[in-house]
Amino acid sequence: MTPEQLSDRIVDVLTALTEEGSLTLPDGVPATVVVERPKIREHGDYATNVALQLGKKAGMVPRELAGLLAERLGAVEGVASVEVAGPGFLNIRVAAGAQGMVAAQIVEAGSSYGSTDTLAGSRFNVEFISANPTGPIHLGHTRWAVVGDAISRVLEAAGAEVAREFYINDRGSQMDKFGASIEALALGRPVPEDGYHGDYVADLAKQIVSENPGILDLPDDERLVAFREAGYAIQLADQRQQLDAFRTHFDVWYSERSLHSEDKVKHGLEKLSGKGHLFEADGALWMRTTDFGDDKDRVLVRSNGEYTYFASDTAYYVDKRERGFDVCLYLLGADHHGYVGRLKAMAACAGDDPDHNIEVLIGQLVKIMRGGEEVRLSKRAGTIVTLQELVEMIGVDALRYTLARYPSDSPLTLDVEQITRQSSENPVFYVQYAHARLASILRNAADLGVAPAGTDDGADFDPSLLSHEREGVLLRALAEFPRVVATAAQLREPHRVARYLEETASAFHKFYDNCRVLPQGDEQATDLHRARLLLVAATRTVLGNGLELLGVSAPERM
RNA sequence: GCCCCCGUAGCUCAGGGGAUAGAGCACCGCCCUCCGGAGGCGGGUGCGUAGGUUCGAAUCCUACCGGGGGCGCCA
Repeated sequence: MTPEQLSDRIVDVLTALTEEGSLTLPDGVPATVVVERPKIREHGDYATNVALQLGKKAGMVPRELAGLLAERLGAVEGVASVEVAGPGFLNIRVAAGAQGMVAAQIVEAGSSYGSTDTLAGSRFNVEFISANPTGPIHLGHTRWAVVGDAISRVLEAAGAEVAREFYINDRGSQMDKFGASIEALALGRPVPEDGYHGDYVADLAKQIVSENPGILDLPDDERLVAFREAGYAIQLADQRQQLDAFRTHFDVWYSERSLHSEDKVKHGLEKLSGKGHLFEADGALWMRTTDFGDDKDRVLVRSNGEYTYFASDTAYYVDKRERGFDVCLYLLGADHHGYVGRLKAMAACAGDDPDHNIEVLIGQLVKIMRGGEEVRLSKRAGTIVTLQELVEMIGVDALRYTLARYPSDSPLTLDVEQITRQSSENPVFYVQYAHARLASILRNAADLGVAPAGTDDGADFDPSLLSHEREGVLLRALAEFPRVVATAAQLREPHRVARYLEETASAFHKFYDNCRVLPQGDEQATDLHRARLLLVAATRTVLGNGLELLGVSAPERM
């Protein structure tokens, strides 16, 4: 019996009581009730606060309502006992048979276990990283590379359709500064003060000169463009390669330039002008974002006729919506939090619902400590901790997992030495080890010719055999997985999956420490061995599926 | 000045209004004739301060204190 099924049974009881007149609920019977796993064993397998929630509405003392519910609920099939506790909690124990069935259901569902349809029918555009193509992907991008990718995976598991999108900021003055910096180094001149100073710029200069022999002889203006474009191509390819190696794949790489070359900015502004929130002043075209709570109006077309960056953003948003996405998710760094108000207002100016069609998540900074000092993460400075360097130091799995297990809206401090030195104690290894151990048990079972109960060998599965306390804890943890994934998707918080996996791995280790799974020595395999093997298979499925949602590998051996 | 994020154990951090606030690291003990010890078990006077909301607050609201980030006809 899963918590969802228990919730349904409780709703059934409420409905029955209402219909027979012994309970009056002015707002009607709720569709679901809260069913949670209590932290304390004495509080049962599951607990619900439904009597506390509904007591006042029903005009009853919570404990009285709880007593009424307990009586009816105790008679439901699969429920072993119900107790009223404290101010009106219901502590419920589930029959071992009803609980053990979950193992069979999980193995049956396989890789689809954990998926739900809670977000079915909605189309998400998830935009993240969106770095300038003027340098390598670095730590600041890395957090979103992990979390944006994991959010996308979790949304898909909840039934949504998702496009991962990378917006290439390939237009504007940063590009020219980038080109000028490479050019200066190629000519042996000092890099401009506001240019790019990393070592990689000098490498780019050398590479471009050797691949384009005539480039130094071009006229000044053409030469700048040539360096800029060559650098752009190399950096973009490098970013794609680094992200690819990091298992972060995008469905769409969207060039800001294409917005302009295809007249999409013009189209976007035309579309908005019909909504009545654009106006002209001081020779510029403005959007009255203050109509929707922004602290000031925003310029779209400067008095010199040039589009602002905000105009590109607006057109880009309009384009996303025209491509059919219901929800446009923007994952931005903390330094962009000032954009939230104007982006939301912009969506409203476009006639959309700013609380539904556009969503902006702000990722707080990742601080990185090395040798007891903070490493500054500036693309302009030379001290860049790149994604490549991070992967070399920590490894893809440990880096992904470490960044995925914290909520992205809280600041994070990573100590390079600590991660490097203590990598074997990283929680990712705990979870991966559990998975490898499970895989090993199943291999050994196959060698012994023992198959999990309920599978093709014909041995029936008797779920009531899984009655050990540790088996119950593990089964309840496994039953929780779909709810965890759905919540992670709904809240855009994939770290919940990581925390859940750690808890489940722990439940497994404790089970394994107390319950013998395979027969020893010359012992014949019993139905209990086979039932436990099924539980092992179910646990492996859950850990594997969960790691997949985080983009972390689930090793068969370590 | 205005706006956003954060203050939880020695350290790094979990904890969507529920019962006795948790994990990892660090520190001290203990547990292998048999399924992977990268494991398990035991060890703790911690929610920045003060009010409020209610049956109940680490969680929601207000003020203050402390830390970080941001405010452009830049991109």
